[in-house]
Amino acid sequence: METFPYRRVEQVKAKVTIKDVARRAGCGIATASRVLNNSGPASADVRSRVQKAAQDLGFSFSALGRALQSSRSMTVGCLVPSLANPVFAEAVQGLQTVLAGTGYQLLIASSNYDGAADNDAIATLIAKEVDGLIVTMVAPEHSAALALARTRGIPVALMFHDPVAGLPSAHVDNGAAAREVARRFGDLGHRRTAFLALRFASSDRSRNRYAGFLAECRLRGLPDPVLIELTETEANTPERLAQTLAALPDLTAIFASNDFLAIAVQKAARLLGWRVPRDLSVVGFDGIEIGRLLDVPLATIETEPAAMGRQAALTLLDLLQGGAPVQLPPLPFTFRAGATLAPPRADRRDDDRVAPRPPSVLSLKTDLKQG
Amino acid sequence: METFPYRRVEQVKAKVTIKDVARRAGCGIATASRVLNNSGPASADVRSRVQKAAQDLGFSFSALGRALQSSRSMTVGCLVPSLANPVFAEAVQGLQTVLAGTGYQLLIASSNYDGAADNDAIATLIAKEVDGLIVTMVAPEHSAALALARTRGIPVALMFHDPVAGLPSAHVDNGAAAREVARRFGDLGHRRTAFLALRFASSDRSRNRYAGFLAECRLRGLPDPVLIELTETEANTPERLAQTLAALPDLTAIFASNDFLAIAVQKAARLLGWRVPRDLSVVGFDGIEIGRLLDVPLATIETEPAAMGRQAALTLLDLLQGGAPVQLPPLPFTFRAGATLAPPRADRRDDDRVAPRPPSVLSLKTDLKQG
DNA sequence: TTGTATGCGTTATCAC
DNA sequence: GTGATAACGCATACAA
Repeated sequence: METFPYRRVEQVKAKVTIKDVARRAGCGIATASRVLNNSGPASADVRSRVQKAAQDLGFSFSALGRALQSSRSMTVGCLVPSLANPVFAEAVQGLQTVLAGTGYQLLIASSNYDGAADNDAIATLIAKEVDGLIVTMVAPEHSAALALARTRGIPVALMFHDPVAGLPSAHVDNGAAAREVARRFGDLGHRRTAFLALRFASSDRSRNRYAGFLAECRLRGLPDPVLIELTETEANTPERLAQTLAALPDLTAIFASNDFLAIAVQKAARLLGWRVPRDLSVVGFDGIEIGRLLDVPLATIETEPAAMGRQAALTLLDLLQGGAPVQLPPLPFTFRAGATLAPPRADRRDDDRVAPRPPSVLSLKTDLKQG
Repeated sequence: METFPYRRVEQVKAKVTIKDVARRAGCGIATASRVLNNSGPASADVRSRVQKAAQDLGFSFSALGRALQSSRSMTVGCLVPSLANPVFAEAVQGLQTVLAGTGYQLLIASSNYDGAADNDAIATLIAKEVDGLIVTMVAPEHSAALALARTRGIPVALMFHDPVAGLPSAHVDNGAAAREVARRFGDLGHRRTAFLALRFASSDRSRNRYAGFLAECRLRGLPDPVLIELTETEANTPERLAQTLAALPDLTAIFASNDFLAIAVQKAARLLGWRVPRDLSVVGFDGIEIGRLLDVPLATIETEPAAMGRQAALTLLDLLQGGAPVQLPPLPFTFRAGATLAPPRADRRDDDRVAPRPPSVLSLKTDLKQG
């Protein structure tokens, strides 16, 4: 632990305000302001004096003072569950790209998928006087903080959520995408399927996907898909996930609520000695780039989180300019074919009688704690 | 494109300030302030009146007014190259977790790896009167904006950079990590190696890795590793990458400057009909989680970006409390073994005479444009 | 214990 | 053309 040699940096002047500029230029504050903002008349003479003074002093406006007087902070608040999830991170990056040119800055908060935390976060953002809000949260339809934003007249755009409570949302049609997966499964002859979810309770996206998946399965007269809710630990521990899968030996296809889960499923399947897609088909959701690069490229629903961010930003920008709230159509998704999806093995295709799988490798191990 | 039914939300009052509270409570502003902040005496009577008034009005402080008067914005500016890179996204998430409890909010900017953009971004953050700065940028040692921050007395912590110009940095020792990779290669008998870099010019991390890799190779009397600088396109197009690799047929091991590149190399190798690690060993950098889940788990240098963020946040917090700048030791990295690393094939191990590889699959195709 | 007045950095209004 | 001055929302020194 090394301490830097203590040397005070010469601070020309901690803060140089427009007042300093005016004094140095020998003019009034108002004049300086007019010159620096090109917002009013000024003689060529004083104009150049002010500019020189500003230059010399290294003046730059305080966004704070400006915000206070204009009651526009030029700041947009953004709440996402977590930036550790690349889907949200990319969306935020999408926001940035749009907002970059506009003078708006992003004030970011994350809730870690916690419904209480995200209300607090929004309240804090509002206190910071953000001009607008872009939000992905646990329960936008019941959020007191979001209601407060509305009361305060702060424009709000959602991301990822299906539109709710009159709030425009940049999203994909999760239900439709899930139905598409169900159709693919059905067309290939899969009957025993499951939906694998993480944080089902706190993600309406996940719930909407399941709903769509379930609806289409029923429409086709297939058995209801099993809903598997994973804990964080299970999702991150292939051995645990393998145990969970082993308990459901008659599944022939799994729809994972995101690509990471889908890849984890493949790992777990390997641990069990199952082969993908021969013994188990897997389809993911999101379409992360890495899925294409895998040995067995992942079949998935491809979405574009960055586009979601861009659309949300554009929507909010329009709101900020006084536009009426407009719900754009959902962003497109596409089914990305991949080698993880194939028809079930012939001996397992029959309706209700399924041939037993060979005993799983895992079940022979004893060193794995049950739990 | 559907427009919501136009309904004006009843805006109780766009802004409710402490003045409103005071009026409603029938007391002076100062008293209201004292009550609401617990910052001074107040009779039980007026105290309860103020609290009720605040409640009724739905009052909350304006962080803006506060910031202006206290000249502390309780905001930390953060600049990273891009949130689309999960390494930076996780680091920012790490910042969040630490900052969450402290009352500081994160104002985020990203530069898209552009040296001019990141100076602008810092200037903007400074204009927003951030209390501190956490930065990963192209050239911190030459940044005018960073110098301005110093002039203004704004504390700065770096992330990912090796410490520079007296600025503390949360980082790993990139050079040491790279030397470790060189040692592993050397120990296994690899002689013909390459370093694969993306955005070499704008990433000192990448350059430091190469420097360490090169140094250790020389120390061991091995030939200098080939430096392969990829364009964005090459990195994202396995076919293009394959072409690049095909031009270097005597390589037996590649050190990729991040895990995504490493995985892309594997894909490219497959396209060429090469097998990893039999025909080519690959080691990555960063240690992204997904690397473990692959069919052929990726050998890599494991780092913890979130820890980087947490350390940077703690360092800055200390600075904000008036502490002297302290450079903590670099964060640890570990070499993660993986099936992508093995000794070179016996017939290719000989010093300078390398057996030719079988003709690459790719070179037989004609539909790939050269470039 | 309480309230008035001042200033934080800006911009806008209004006299000059 | 120019320059005081009054907000903006808040905290605080100071007077009461």
